[in-house]
Amino acid sequence: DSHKHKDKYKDKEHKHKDHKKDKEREKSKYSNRYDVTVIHSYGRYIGADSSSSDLFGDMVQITNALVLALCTAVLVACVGMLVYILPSLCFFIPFRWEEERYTDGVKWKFLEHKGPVFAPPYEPLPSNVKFYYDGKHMKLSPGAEEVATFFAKMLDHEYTTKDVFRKNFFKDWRKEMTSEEKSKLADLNKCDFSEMSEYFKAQSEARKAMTKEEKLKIKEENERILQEYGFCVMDNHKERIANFRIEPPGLFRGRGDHPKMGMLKRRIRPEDIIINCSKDSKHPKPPPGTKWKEVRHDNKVTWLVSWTENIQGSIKYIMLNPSSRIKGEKDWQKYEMARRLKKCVDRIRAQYREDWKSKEMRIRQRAVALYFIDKLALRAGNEKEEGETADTVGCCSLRVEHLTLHQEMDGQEYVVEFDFLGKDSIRYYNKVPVEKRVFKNLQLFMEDKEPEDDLFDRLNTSILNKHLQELMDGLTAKVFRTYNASITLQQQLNELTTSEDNVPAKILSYNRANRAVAILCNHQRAPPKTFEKSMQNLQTKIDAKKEQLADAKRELKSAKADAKVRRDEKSKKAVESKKKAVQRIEEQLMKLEVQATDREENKQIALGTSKLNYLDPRISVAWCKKLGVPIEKIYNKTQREKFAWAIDMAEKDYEF
DNA sequence: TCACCTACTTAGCATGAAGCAG
DNA sequence: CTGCTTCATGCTAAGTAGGTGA
Repeated sequence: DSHKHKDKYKDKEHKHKDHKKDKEREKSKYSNRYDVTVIHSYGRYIGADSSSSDLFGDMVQITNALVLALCTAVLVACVGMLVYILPSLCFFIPFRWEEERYTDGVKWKFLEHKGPVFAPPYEPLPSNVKFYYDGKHMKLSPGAEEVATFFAKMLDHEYTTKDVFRKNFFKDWRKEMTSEEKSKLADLNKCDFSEMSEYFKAQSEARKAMTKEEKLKIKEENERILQEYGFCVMDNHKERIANFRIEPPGLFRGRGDHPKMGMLKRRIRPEDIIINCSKDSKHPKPPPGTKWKEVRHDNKVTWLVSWTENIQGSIKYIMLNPSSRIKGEKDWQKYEMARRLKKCVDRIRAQYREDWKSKEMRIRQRAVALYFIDKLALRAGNEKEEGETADTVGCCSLRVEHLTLHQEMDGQEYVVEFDFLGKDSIRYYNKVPVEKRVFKNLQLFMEDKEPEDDLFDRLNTSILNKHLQELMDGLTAKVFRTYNASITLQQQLNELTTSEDNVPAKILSYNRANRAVAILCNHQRAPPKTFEKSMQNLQTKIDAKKEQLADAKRELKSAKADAKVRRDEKSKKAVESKKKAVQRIEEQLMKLEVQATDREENKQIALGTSKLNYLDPRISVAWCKKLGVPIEKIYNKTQREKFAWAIDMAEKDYEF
């Protein structure tokens, strides 16, 4: 606690300094606003493994060289002091950033951007593209025609045949019709969109067949828009915006069995848009002749633009790219939270095991749910409004019908069979042996209930998270997923990789470790449409390579024989080069075989989600450094940008 | 406690660009 | 250079979680 006090004392000092710096910033803001580095070092922001984060963070922001030099001197002194008390401080440091730099949830001090890019206006169809009703040509009003084209574009998709989709679509389409159209067009089945559909197909073909110059022109135009609208300035940093384009109108297609599929997603106009930026910034201008719904200056949030979507009535946002400071820091904090859980997970596990025996039903339910979340990495499972979305569940919203209890199964005792649709209507199917106590509790929870009744009728995510909050500050259900994913990766990497392996073998091991996590988190994908074919192609390549290897070996043999007879330099050299050739081909073959294994094992599993959202990147960075694997083999360009902070700060001995 | 609202992360898929063999 | 495959990226839906006020 005394350290905490010291820390706070320091904070005050820093704030005072900050104030001066603010003034400096104020002065230089207009002249220097764009004169800032895009790439910033997270090592500095977040601290050389979490010390002195804010101090250095400020340093980056100051463009004035003199101030910078002065600060450096002060900082060196401060860092010296910090290092002295560092060991005991470590626990607090991850959260110092928020506490010190921006108190009370302030997310930024300055924010300037150009606003969103709107969807291009509707271009009416050429008059030769006709729509037919009941076999007769009918010219549609522009409003009705636009919505009709949305349907026409989807004609090849299976869901345009679904009843719900067609019903929702037709209902919303009618709203856009003139009264004349409304009275004529009574039956969707009599509508013929095929000419429209053909027209769009032809257009997409034409796009593909464009000349290089035309394609280049489009690319340049996109680049121009990106440069103009794709960046903002947040606290003296030019940052990339994630989604600066407004979602175009179209037909809503939810995932799974969605009750609202086929509804019209309406066009967003400037009048729907709320702009968020700082007061002292140059405000984005609405398109000529239009107005924003509102311009606000809320620095307690991170979004730049928002609007309300008409399908669910939810709010959509324009926010920054994952490479931005604000997202990177949040990401880092997420993993620090998971690491804190690592320190007390044993205690928490002991606690919930104890709670299985509680005399209170709500505590038993809470404990069993937490056990599932921990052991199976299930999602929390918030309640959902019935009929508004697809029927999916998470842990707390599991129903009796989603699990089957087996006293004994395949030689194992107390097996629970899970079968339910989770997020994105992805099926979770798993047979898990559980402890007897859990099994007995489940029997109790399911007693006298209908299949559609809640399994945990005395529990919801809010209750669970309140309990977790008491066990560890800041703990919520989703932290378990992050924790278990990351710890699994680390363990698997330790188990699977050896430094003697070559790089392709190491990468296979990495992917296998990654795969173990993806399986744990149930990250599935539809097998790629071209999967079988691409497997075959790979096999053909392998066969060819094998033949090539046999040839090379034969040649080596004869070269050896030749060298034995001749005993001259030239033939010796020939043997050497043949040897090298064999080696090279062996390596190539092995690479191909590894690739085939990897791909086969990956058929229905998506690695990207866990890599991007659950695995502490510092584990991967450290692994790469330790085993001499180039980071590019693990992370592509985007991923390296997102994880710049980790690449910067993790050393080879980093431990999650 | 509940309904509702807001802000933010996590998710799979379609598309288009890049890469590669022939 | 072409045509095909593979991969990265964009898109946006669908979650989590916390707040508010009745």
